[in-house]
Amino acid sequence: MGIMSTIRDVARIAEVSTATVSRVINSPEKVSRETRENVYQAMRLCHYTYNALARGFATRRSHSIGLIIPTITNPIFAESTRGIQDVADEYGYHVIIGNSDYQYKQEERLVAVLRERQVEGFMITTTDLRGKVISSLLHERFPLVLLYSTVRKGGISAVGVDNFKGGFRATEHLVSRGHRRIGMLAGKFSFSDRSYHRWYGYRNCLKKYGISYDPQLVVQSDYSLASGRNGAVRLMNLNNPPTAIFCANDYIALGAMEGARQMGLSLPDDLSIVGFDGIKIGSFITPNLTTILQPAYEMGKVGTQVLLNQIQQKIKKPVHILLETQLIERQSTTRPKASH
Amino acid sequence: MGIMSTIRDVARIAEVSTATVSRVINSPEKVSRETRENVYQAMRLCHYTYNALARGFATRRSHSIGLIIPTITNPIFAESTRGIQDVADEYGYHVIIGNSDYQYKQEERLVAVLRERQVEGFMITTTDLRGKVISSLLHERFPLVLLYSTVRKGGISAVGVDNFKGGFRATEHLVSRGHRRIGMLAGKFSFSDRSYHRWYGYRNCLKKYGISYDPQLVVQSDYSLASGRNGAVRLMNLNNPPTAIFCANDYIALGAMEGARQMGLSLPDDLSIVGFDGIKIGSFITPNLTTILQPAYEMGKVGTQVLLNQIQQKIKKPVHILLETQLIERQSTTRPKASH
DNA sequence: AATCAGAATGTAAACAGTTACATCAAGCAT
DNA sequence: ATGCTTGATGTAACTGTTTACATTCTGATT
Repeated sequence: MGIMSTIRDVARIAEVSTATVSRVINSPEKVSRETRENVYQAMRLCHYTYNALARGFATRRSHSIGLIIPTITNPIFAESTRGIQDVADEYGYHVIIGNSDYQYKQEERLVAVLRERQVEGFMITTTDLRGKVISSLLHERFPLVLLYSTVRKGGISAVGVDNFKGGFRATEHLVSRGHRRIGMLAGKFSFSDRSYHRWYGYRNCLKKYGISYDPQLVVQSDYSLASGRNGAVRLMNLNNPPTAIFCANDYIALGAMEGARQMGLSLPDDLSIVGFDGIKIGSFITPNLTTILQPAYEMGKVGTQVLLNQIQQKIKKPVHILLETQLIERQSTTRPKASH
Repeated sequence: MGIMSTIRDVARIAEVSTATVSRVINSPEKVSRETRENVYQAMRLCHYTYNALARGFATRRSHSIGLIIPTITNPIFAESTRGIQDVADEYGYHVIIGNSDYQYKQEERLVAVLRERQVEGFMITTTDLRGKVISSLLHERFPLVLLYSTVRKGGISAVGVDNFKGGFRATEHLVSRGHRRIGMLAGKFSFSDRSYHRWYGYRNCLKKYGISYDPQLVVQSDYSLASGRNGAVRLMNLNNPPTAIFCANDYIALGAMEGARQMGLSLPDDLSIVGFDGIKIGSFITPNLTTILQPAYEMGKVGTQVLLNQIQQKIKKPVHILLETQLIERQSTTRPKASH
């Protein structure tokens, strides 16, 4: 390491001004061929490396964006994060990740430290839409896009999937297989609008097909393998258990499968299961998981494009994008036993 | 957004010098109680936010570290990344992630751009140990720790697990269950020392128990679900197929399970499978995956502590840390059919 | 009364780039 | 010859902090 050489060293060696060196770096076409070559040569000579931090300081643009997610260890967020990183990278931006662990206090803290670090915008999968974090960023007109969200209120940009439609189609798929008694392992409504919309789609589908809604069949829990297992056990121990379960995400679904199996049920004959997310592993377990695919990587990409446009003020109006989900029919869903 | 207020604004309002404001921020005990209060008040008045970028520029410390991994979408890397982020966060550092996709060219490019961004050190899970990237960082004495690695040569710090021992124990477990014909789905040796060591443990274990090594039973492929599936199919189609397979990571193992099942084999009776990594999902599939647990989160934490110490020059000598793996016996391994 | 230590605060340069503006020479039209 | 345009380059101020050093003040010690 030791002392780094600067633009001034280069300038001295090439016998030009620092402005010229800067021009060679940022807009080489503005410099005559001869000087340009000299400058390049000088750079090599003193092992010059560009200091992007100093550039950021001088131009007051950090070329970084802040990303707040529940946790990078959930594959669905890892997937969208990858999309974000890929687009950011392409535009010369980098991403600083903060893990909130679904805790609003953390979210608040992370936004504060990332702002000190001068991120130019935020990409947030929020834990609490009504919290001050979002509204105050909004109020300052700080570039912001919500991911995995579908809010349309008050000038927030958001990109997400149509959770209502997804929940509806998952349920409809089960109905079309002949199920009438359909349970749901839902996420906690308090977390976000996602959980609620998926449930609402489920409920509406039941109504459409004249199936009465039984609150006993709905369990709210968090998005984890363990609570999927517990939830399934609870539902299948009812006097009149469901023949199929729609799970609010794939982790819950995998947990539910395991729970059902531990009770000695055979899948999918004794119980059909649909998930939500479309994580890769779903197609590698037995029976393969039928699920609603969320284009997570795509969502990350699109969201970042929106944010970057907003940062460059190419767009001023908030943007709402709903990506299409897709029903992936695999082996975890079949006709209910009775109607076999 | 608009114009941000600076330390000078605060100084003007509080009628002190900028040095004093700086002191209030960085070492409040050096400032009299009265002035301190005034300064805090002034900060509130003009909605001052600290500019960490400017601090980084002035002190020539970016308070950031670079992390290069194959891809954040692999849960094992997500897990260690989380460990890294948690420790970094604790020490006021942030992490910039680069995904190499197991491509050396990418790795090279990423190191270059992160250096421009003035990261203070690197955490790398490298694709090619012999590449110039590592050696030139080393040569410059640039802070660097290798993750998931166990090299001991030439002054590199590394933290990893004992892949040899892990491979040995996985194999020994199968032998102890009565298996004599044991296949291996190994990673590509060219990628890193990990793949090689796991295989070497496998081979040594066979030797110890007087089982001859059959190269037909070893397939090298990449660390993916799909190649696990293909590999298993290939092995089980041999004239004299194995009764057990040791897989170089859990993804390969899951893929192998799926492949075996597609061939109509029943698990674990027709085929025992051991994985390597200990990803969470392994305990939620049927049969539960027997595996060698790598403490990925822990590895991230420890590695970051080493790196941060190195950055602060608390340690000068390279450090080599080997964390213990752990055999998790679950249901995917049993006695071979013949000896039932 | 003179000296000194120590605490509190101020002064101003430094960090490594960018950029508005100025300068200069060459080429060209008048 | 004069003025005008254009392209290439230089000058120097600016970005928001930190920090070595200087200054001022207070109170204790001689």
